[in-house]
Amino acid sequence: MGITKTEEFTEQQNKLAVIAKAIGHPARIAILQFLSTSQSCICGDIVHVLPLAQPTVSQHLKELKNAGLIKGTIEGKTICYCIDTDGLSVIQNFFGELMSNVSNINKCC
Amino acid sequence: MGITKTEEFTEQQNKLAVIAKAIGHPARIAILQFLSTSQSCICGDIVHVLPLAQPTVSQHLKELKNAGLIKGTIEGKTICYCIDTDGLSVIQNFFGELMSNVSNINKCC
DNA sequence: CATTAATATCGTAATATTGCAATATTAAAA
DNA sequence: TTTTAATATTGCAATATTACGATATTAATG
Repeated sequence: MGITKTEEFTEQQNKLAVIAKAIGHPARIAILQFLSTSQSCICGDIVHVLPLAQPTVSQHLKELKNAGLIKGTIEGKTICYCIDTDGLSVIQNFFGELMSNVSNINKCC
Repeated sequence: MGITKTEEFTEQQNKLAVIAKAIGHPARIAILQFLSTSQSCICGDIVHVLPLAQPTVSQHLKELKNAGLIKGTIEGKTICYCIDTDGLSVIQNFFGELMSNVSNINKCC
């Protein structure tokens, strides 16, 4: 149906899924990489860096923001974007947990 | 268009996106959590644990496998699934990099 | 106030994803 | 060899995502 049975899963599972899904697009990976390696916050350059039209980039930024992965502060005519480490921590912790759980397990395959 | 402009991004960005996208669904998060906390590999129980029909679960497992996040070994009539730490490491490293990059930056927002 | 520049929103076409019933496949067990 | 149990594949309907042109919004600047 193309519709996810959200209500059948826990809130935590759904939240993690939203974050991971937000990361699950090459353009959004590129945005995160660009933001993380820029020497300061980025006010406006993002559109020129990506091979996509402005409305498309705006949409991707919205999704990253919605997932708590970036923050945007209005700075006059431009908007200043940077990585939101809070959102990033959530999944990083998730993976950390998975990894430490797995290492305690009697692997058979 | 619903079509991702894959060719405009690097191979690494596309690979990371495939992995993150695979994680970006609550059912697949649930599968990963279940596999990581089971005391041994799981041969068959996964379908009974999830609130989804068997073909749907099978599809989700396929996607996780395709992204390199789980491994499946045929064990007679059943299939033995477990987490593939290789795939997990790839994104974990990605987040680690983002995090360490960000911490070196002069934040302004 | 009119213009300009940066970004967001709307509308829409093309394509992808989700979920499941029906069916196929596979290997052990009877 | 037939049956049974576990899993995969197919086909399809419902819905979501991606991309972008056109247009709106917003705030600085002339």
